[in-house]
Amino acid sequence: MTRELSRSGAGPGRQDILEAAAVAFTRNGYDATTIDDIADELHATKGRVYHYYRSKADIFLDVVSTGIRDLLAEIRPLAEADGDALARLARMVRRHAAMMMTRNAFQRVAVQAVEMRRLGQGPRYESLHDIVVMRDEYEQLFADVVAQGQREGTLRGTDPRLATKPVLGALNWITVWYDPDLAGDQVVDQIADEYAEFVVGGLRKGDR
Amino acid sequence: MTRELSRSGAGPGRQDILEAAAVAFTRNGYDATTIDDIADELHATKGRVYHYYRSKADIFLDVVSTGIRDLLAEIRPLAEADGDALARLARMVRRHAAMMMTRNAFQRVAVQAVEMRRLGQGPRYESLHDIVVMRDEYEQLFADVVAQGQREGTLRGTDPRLATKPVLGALNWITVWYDPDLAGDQVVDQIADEYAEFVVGGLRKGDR
DNA sequence: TCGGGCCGTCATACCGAGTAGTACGGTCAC
DNA sequence: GTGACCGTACTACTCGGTATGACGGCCCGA
Repeated sequence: MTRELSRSGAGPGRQDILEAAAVAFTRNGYDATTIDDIADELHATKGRVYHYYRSKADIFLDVVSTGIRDLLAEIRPLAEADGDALARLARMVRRHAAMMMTRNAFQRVAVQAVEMRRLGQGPRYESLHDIVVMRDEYEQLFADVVAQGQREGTLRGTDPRLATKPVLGALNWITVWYDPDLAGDQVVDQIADEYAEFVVGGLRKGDR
Repeated sequence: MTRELSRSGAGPGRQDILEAAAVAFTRNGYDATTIDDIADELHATKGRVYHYYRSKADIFLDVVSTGIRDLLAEIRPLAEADGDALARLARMVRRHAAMMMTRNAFQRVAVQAVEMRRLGQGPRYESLHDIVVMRDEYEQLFADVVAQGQREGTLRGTDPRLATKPVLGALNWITVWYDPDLAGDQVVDQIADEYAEFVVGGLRKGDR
């Protein structure tokens, strides 16, 4: 029976390319990854890759937007749930950290793209704008929760957008150091808990 | 009068190449930066660049090791100073954050290299090992201070190497989002203070 | 039932552009 | 005269992307 279509409108063939590309880009980054590298992941050749995608940049964009959309889909409900800001922030951080580990390839590539965007450059195409919009929207989820925590008197009063920077830096850096081949589920939970404790402690208003 | 020789044995010419390369690599990353890009920074051509450096990879390595050595030179004395662990940690974080902003180009490239290294790949040459050693040595500075804080009872008891990961992630991510063209010294201090407060709060043992 | 046509899939060969690096020669200061 | 410096022209190679053809499966008509 056929596999479920992914949200990028992919049949199984396109999805295969997407996942192979995520692995390849994770390894070498966009510029140093060749179409042959992606094809090699599937024991295929470039003809197969170009059957499903117009260009290398299109493949990269699809990997990145899939990663960011996955993250948004997981974190937005947590951000918008009921509950005090501290608890919601902890859950958002835990979930984000977990995804950096369990969706390592796609999230690693999404982080690579965020890093490219800061320089105003990346694969030379126009749709990078979508990535920027989603990243800003995502960052605002955290800033809004921080702002609410400040109104509740539980979080320190620094500029919420600034407060969000170290949080996302810490979380995104997981994709740099975490090796998914080495750890199990229990380790994922342990690390996610540590990150939640770190971030909440770092933003909480102290009474010392 | 001649400029001071840099520690890489550079005369002014070689230092010019180094600084131009730092800017160029910051903009586009190692793979997407050409030797022409570096030469363009100096309104020169490749002949000039190749007069001072054997290869593109050698230039990159020089930029990266300069960045990491600068950081080690600043942070190691703070790590090894007298004082309780909390205070030393705060100073280390503040100084690291400041350097991510004030030495943005070199530190950005050093961070790029760290990210490449995690994948076991990078510019295809052998001396990447030195970078790995310095990075681990650097990370251990933080881990040691965290361990001492745990012995003093002021920091939470998590594994010090794990505790260091979000710290360095937060700090290194500054090179991704901070634009040195937009801010002044006062902003640098404000952000550095925020990061110190965030990290110390995040690692401090809570009594709530 | 069989054969032909069509379509999706994918490998191969090729082209053009770009880039790392080299060789060489010119200029200038000492 | 020599050497440092550096620009120019060039080579070799890589890689993104294209064109083409083969193959297998499916469908339909005879």
